[in-house]
Amino acid sequence: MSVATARHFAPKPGNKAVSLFRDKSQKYKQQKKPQSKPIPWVDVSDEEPRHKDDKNPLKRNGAVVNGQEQGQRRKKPRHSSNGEQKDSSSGAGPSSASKASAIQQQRKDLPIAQGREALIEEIRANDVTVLLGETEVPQYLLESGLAGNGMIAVTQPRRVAATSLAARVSQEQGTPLGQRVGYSVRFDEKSTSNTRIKYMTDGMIVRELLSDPMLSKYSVVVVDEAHERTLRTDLLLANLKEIINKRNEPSGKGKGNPDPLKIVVMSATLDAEKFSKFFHNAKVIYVKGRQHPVKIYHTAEHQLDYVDSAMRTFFQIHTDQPPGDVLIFLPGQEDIESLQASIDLFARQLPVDKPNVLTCAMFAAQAQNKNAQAFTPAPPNTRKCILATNIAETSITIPGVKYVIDTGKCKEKQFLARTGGGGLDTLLTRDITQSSAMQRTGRAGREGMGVCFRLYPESAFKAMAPSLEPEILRTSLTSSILQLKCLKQDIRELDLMDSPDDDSVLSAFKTLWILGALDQRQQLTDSGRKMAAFPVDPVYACAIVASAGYHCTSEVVDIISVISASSKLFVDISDQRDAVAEQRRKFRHPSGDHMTILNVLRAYEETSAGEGQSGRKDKAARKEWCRKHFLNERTLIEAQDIRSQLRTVCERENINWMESALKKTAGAAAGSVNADGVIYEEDPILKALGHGLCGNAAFLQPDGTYKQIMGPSTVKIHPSSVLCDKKMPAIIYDELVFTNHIYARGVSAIPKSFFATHEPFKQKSA
DNA sequence: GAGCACTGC
Repeated sequence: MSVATARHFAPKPGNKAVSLFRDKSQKYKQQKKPQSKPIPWVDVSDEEPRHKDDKNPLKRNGAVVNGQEQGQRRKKPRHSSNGEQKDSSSGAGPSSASKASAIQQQRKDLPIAQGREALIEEIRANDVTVLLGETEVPQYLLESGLAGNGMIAVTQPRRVAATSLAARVSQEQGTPLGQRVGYSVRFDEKSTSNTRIKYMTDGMIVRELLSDPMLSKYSVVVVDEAHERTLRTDLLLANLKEIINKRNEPSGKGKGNPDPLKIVVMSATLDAEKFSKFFHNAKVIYVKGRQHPVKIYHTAEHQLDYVDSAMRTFFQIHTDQPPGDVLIFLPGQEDIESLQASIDLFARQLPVDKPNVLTCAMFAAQAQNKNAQAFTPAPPNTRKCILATNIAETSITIPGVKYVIDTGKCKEKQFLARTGGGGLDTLLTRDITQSSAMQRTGRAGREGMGVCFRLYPESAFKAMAPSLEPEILRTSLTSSILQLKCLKQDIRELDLMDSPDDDSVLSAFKTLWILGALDQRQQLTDSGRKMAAFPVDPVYACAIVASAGYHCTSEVVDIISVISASSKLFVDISDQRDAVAEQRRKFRHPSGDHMTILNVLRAYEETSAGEGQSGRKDKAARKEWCRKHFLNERTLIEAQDIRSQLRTVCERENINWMESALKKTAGAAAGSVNADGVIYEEDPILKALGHGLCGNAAFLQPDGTYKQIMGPSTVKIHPSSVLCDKKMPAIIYDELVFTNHIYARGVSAIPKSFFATHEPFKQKSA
């Protein structure tokens, strides 16, 4: 280790930098001005081998193990007899604290190009194999004939990964996408009966479990990115463990294996042992990765203000380091915009002999075309500086990045269960995990040697949690428990890698009971079975089922389609706030956000309607209309996909989705939303929503805040709501999020009388 | 008076 000699960038004293930091934000309270003290760096990584995989930008990198190497048991995962394998499998890290370095050592043992045959042999010999590092395992399996006549499923947590990997592999195989190699994600499937490798989201294969509990179509299931431990990956792993017990007869009992299933779990290094243990000490194989080395620097001391530290680090890089773009990881939009303003300001004061600086911000709420600017190469003599949230950590790879600045912070939603039913999401800034830090570091080494500046000491890195808590421990379980009920499984009896807290389970059971999906004995009800058929949160599934009784399924399905879409409907453009507000007023409905959403959707569908046959013209008109009204068209298009899916389910469940509460007076243009002749009968719509959201309700108090009906909290209406600052006697809301306050988001007013007469509420709130 | 990132029959 050595203290690096990087000079620091000292802003001129007395300039205006201070005012750029918003002191209303708590984390800047102590902020005086950019410190003039240099940041001492400590070099901890002399030559870490990194993956290089240009062909596969979506895949996770190998780990940057943190320096020191201890002598650990080495295992050569080469050809070995079966007897030996059982032993050596537990040798992956026999209760060792510093298994990471052992793994690092072992990773070097099997460069995949030479180890391919060995790898196939290992998988052939074992029911379950845990594989570390990135490989082209699915192709090898196919080419080796190991899969027999069955299919190979490769699961991914994200749909972009599933579709793009399928595209790449089918190209390598020289076959059209959807033939030999296909994929299956929601709304989109490209596979045929000839398909041998199917890339799919983990949610999709969990869905297949409902109709095919033995996954009999597949002879190999490759669970990729297993270390991410999504809720669906965990449920899949639990079921896979059951399935191999049933499908794979132990040899020696004379029955043979007529239809065995192979499981390959692909994971990052840190979690290998846990996966191995879960599958009764399954074989672990380490694969050497291929990426350029990344030099890692930690700060010598804790940094009080990571935004300021990031700025000074950027200018240290800019003035001292050779060309190459810089990627800065920050927790959220507020920090990004503040830092961007500071960097832009100081960049204008640079000496003329220094290259220019071009900053781009990246975060999910930002308009897509603005996010896309990060991909445009910088002009000559310009260093690009990308300021990004976690969006650039896994889902997106930005070319040209040579330097990474890691603040070590992120924002994360965490669900706080309440036994009273419902719950609360927190969205707070917190420290990242070690695997996240490694992931961020890896972003510097994709095209060549890179450098990563971590704005925290090495001791802080070591103190970080190794990886994120599995999703099953930090998310609402209502949806999963309802699904499992349909499989006749009980989450408390399932053999999971991590079992959820009792609180979380009880809270979910109570919510499902309030919704009428389960009875007092926790048995699935008829309407619960209906709800489970809808691919939306049970709260909204309940509203759809209830809407039939109010004859307004058309509107309720429309609204829920938009709420369930993955991206936000309203685009934020910080520097056009007034224009945004003005456009938004056009859709505002006095009853609140739900009817406002309906207004937007209907208005969107009316644009360019009746303009003739040209579909292309309509498309362009809609796009322009969305831009003008600061709406995210992707959300609306996705909502339409979801809607057609929901309508299909309605048909299957004998709910007439065409029933509408929309009343038109004579002469009004059909469906025109804001025309005077059109009146929504919103009461039935809100009442139907109220059936689902009755646990998410609050009454106005004299001081203007709202008090939860079925919980202890005092809540405020989120500033993004059309009802913000309005005093409504009673409200329902989509969710509670705790940031600076407990905010209700997605809010509508509902008659207070609804709660007096609403049957489930009357009985169950008592 | 404010918005981490994913995903599904």
